[in-house]
Amino acid sequence: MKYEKKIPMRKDCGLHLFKELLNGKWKLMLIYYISTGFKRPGELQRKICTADRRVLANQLNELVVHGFVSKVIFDTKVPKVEYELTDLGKSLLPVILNLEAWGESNRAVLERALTV
Amino acid sequence: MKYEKKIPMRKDCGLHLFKELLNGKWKLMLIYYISTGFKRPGELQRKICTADRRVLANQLNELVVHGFVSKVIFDTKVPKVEYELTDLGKSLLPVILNLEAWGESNRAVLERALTV
DNA sequence: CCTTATAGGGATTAATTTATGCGTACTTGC
DNA sequence: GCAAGTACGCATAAATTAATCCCTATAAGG
Repeated sequence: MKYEKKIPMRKDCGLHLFKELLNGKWKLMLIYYISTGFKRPGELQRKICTADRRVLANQLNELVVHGFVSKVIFDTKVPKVEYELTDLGKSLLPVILNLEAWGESNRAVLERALTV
Repeated sequence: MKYEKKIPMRKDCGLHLFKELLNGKWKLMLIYYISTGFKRPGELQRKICTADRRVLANQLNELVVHGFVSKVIFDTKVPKVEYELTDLGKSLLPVILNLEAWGESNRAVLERALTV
């Protein structure tokens, strides 16, 4: 059962489009890791081990529904699933790397800010 | 009274540093508008008129506390306040413009994604 | 047979963030 | 005096997001 929003979404600028779709706690990280070759749910979960399995699964599902990631289900005896980035997902990589670079290059001051 | 987090903050990568500090609904927009010359609380509120005054004030206060914005209080008869970007706030502008550009250049597909 | 691994999910609670109700205080202009 | 403008803030409710509880099912390895 999908959660129905009560307050309308904001689509008035690119910042809000980004936020409405990619605000999830692990979404950008998932896209990044998928881009670096971690494609299977189990792999991703081990990579992001502080996140609960179901939270990651929910975020991955949303990424699929919104068209950032596609899900490939293999018809093998033992269940096997792989995620891969769509073109839309790939278009996000430069943005993610930019965000990551900003954060890392300001790490010292940002960590101090977090303690205030 | 500041809200005390019960779940520890994630500082493990630049993406999380960014998110912990700038996840607020209007924060990036406020930084952007301040950079374009809208410096006073009233101006900003009229510019972002769908947001409640108190919500904007809270987000501005956090931006000040975290060092993205500084607040100048003029000692005039009629209250007058101006915000301006710190160096840290300015360092964020390219990132914001990058996000905004990504969102706008993918607007069509993103708006469709929001309806799913 | 039992453990570990694969992958999944509905229902509920907890945590966090945003919105709102109801105030303060001062000044200018009519 | 009163309305409108400047700016601010506590306390609470509502909305949203994340975390957790308790499950299913199959296969391989020992």
